[in-house]
Amino acid sequence: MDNPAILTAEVPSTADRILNAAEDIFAEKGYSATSLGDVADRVGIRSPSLYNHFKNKEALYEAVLERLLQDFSAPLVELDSGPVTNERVFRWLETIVRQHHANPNLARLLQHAALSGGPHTNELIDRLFRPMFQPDARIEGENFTLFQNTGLQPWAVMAFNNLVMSYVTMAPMYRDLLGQDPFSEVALENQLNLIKMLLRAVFDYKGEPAQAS
Amino acid sequence: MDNPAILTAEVPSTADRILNAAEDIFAEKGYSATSLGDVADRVGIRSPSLYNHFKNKEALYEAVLERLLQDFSAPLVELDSGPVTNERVFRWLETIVRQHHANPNLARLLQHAALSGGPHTNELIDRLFRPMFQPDARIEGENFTLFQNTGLQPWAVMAFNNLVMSYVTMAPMYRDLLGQDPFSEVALENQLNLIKMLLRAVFDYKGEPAQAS
DNA sequence: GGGGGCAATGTGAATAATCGCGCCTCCGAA
DNA sequence: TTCGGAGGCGCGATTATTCACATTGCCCCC
Repeated sequence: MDNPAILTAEVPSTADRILNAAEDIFAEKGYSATSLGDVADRVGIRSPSLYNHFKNKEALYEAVLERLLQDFSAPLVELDSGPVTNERVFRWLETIVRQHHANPNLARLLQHAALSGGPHTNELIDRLFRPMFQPDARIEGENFTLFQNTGLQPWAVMAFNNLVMSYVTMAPMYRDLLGQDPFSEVALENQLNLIKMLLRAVFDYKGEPAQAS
Repeated sequence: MDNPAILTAEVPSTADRILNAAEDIFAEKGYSATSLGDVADRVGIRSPSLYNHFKNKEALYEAVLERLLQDFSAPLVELDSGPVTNERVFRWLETIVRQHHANPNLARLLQHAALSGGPHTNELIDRLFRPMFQPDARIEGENFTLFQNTGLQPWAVMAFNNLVMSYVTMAPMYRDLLGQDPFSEVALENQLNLIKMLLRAVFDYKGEPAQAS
């Protein structure tokens, strides 16, 4: 969909087909458990032929990451391009959710990296998460600043990241439990409704009410 | 803590030490990427010695899962032992969160299984999640039944599961971003506060207000 | 009490499969 | 004719697993 080779030719280049196959398999098995033989099999070539297009396994992994990061960091720079209002946060979150539904591979790769490490993990953290954890001076809205002062803000950032990412990485299990495709259109709408409702609760946060337990 | 060998002797048996080491490494790398040599190294023995205690790699994995499932399914059967009131859901969720903080390995193993599969994955789903997705006749509270009728209930179940599990599985990345231990006592309290606030929002749900986007 | 068996538990060596990766050949299109 | 790219071959490392063997502690019987 954002593959430049598709724009110029009907058939993607071998390098792009390798990238597509590698992205899927890296996302499923993680870096170390992915074998280049599996990647080559899916492309339809032999594994030594991969070395005509990528220096080695790590370079292939790096190329996969780079292509994903290009796509997924776009909404964040868009959000940073103006004042952080409630409404713009709503739209940003919805964009993120739709993006992860369209391509679950980044979340899966990220989850593998968080669990097992692997090359370029620190770069992943910096480019995807670091901006969200730095205190942003352009945040507006009284409720939001109140929330910020409670010290709960980073935990809210983590919470919504968890909501989005874990839905994707746990999707294979949820498929069995729901009895329907977790990436279908109706599933996406349901998840969006629930996330928006929870986000409203954060925006409407007025401090700590009486404990329930 | 629930190790029977500790009750009778000060030093755990070799089988238990193997289980402990295997649990950590399986949780970090997943089933297929875990090498028995690594497990043996951590125990301080050679890998063929593992076969004196477990039939093969899969049996060791199964034993690790079984021990974890014993611990983690306890709160769920406790919740099922009576009417599902708001307050009892609060307490159950808090217990679950504290349990995952005390031992993050189940969440990590589960995440690996969801991403990459592995032996006994279906059994994991059945024993940990299936009960939460079946409509429960003992649910009480008007808000809750209203919520149930919207069809959003399974999505709420998934959402809170995502909140708890992803916090644990993403913890290595959050450690860098927070600048503090995600499993410290204060971190636990912060996460609990935020989850309780979101759970209150679900309980207070009165239907769909005007869209924000 | 002493010794003979025996089960439990460790080890090194060996095996077959798989892995990443480099070398070299060959083919087909420009 | 040239050259990018695919494949065949194979090296060295790692994997799970098996096997023969050494050692230890314990029980039982003489």
